[in-house]
Amino acid sequence: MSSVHLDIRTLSDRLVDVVRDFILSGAIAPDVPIRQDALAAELRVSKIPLREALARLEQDGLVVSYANRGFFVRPMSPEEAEEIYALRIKLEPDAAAFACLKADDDDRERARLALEQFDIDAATQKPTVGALNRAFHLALVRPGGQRVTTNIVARLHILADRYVRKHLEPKGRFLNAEAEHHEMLEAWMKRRDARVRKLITQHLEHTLADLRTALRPAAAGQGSGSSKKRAKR
Amino acid sequence: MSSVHLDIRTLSDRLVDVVRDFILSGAIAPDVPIRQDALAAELRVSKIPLREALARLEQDGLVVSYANRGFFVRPMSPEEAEEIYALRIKLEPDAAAFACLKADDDDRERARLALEQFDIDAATQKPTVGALNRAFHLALVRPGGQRVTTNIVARLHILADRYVRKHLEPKGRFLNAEAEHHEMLEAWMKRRDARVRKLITQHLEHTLADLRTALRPAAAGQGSGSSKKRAKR
DNA sequence: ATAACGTAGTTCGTATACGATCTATTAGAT
DNA sequence: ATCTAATAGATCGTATACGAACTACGTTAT
Repeated sequence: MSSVHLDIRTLSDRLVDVVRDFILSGAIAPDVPIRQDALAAELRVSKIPLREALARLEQDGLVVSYANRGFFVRPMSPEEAEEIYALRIKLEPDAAAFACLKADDDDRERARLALEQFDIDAATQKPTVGALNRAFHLALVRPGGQRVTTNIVARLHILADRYVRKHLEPKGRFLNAEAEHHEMLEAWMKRRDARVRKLITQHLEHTLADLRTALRPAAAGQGSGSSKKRAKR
Repeated sequence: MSSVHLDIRTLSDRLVDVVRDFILSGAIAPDVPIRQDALAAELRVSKIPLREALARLEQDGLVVSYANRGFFVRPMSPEEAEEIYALRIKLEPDAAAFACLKADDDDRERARLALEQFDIDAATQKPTVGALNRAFHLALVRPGGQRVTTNIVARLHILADRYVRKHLEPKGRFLNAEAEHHEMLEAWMKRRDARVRKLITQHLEHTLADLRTALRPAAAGQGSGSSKKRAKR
């Protein structure tokens, strides 16, 4: 009966997801110009929807563009990681605590399912695990009905994903997080907002701490442009 | 000597500013489909760069698009205004306090100049006053060097601008804010971060309070679609 | 030999063109 | 008379095409 049909997606929309995955997975390296014709041909589309997708990703902070020089994947840096998690810690615990009070049964079921699917793919180390991790965390925030907040948090999840995938996923961090995730979900479903706030704060702080130790030794590289390229990969 | 030339802007980039002003000024009304061919012809450009601009604005939350139905300016709502200011209060005081400690003399001069220009246009009620207000507030945050934070705050400024222009600018609110602005700038330039944090928090709370009283009586309208259109304007 | 200049080739950005989808209007059926 | 089905018109989304800007290489002059 709903007059809106969200299931119909335009080609640009789908390309956003595809190209974002390319970037998050590292398939497109930072600081390398994205050849539009080549990438469009590889994806069997034309440049126009691809450029629209890249324009969207630029607003999300994943790529940068310079006029007549094209689009580039933004380099990663320890400073940016710190910033992203500082913002998440500021916004996400309150947002999720607020949302758990507003959530209905459907919302709770969706959150439960999101974590379930994440656990499955995390156990088997599937490449979809990053997206599912984001989906779970977002499922704790979205029911709040705060569009702008949800939007910003989702963006932060995407930005954070690159760092988690690159530095933590290989070390099996997702398995460590499993216990924390389930605690968070349980408190969230029981509408214990104060506890939700506390658990999510701790979870984010733990993840950031892990990230710090992973970034500190290998922190070189992406910092400020003129660095020696490692032959690795 | 800098190898990057930021001065060169693509047509899409400039269209973002143009269309954004159309939306913020109310020239394009909410919930009315944006006819791409017509708008492109009016602006003497083709649809492609216009669509790229709209795609960017959609990521910023100013417009929404539905596949094969086009772009629409997002309706305003008192709830969204509350949300935007709640986020600004959470982020902006800390960000500006941090930035005032990192700012150099050039940054301080830019901030001073931004407020000066704002005051000039605010006194004469020029239509550029909204953009200049945003520029001043952003000048207090940007020197922190926190790209993601600055980006998000800038987005919030844009979203807030619509509400301020529609409900507060006609009442001369900008003149009331002048004293607060100068207090903020003075503390910021003197690197008194704790005071900066406090003053900006108060400033935002005052603005929100003014907004509330302006929204409460005339809160009807954009809420949920089927509302009577007022003949006003 | 080095540096400056010029030229070929490539890539980007935008206009034009066309097929697909939607909306509104009209004809038809219950 | 109301509701359904079909058609015409308009709008959207994407592919193709072309001019503009940049990059890289080779040439010439100092």
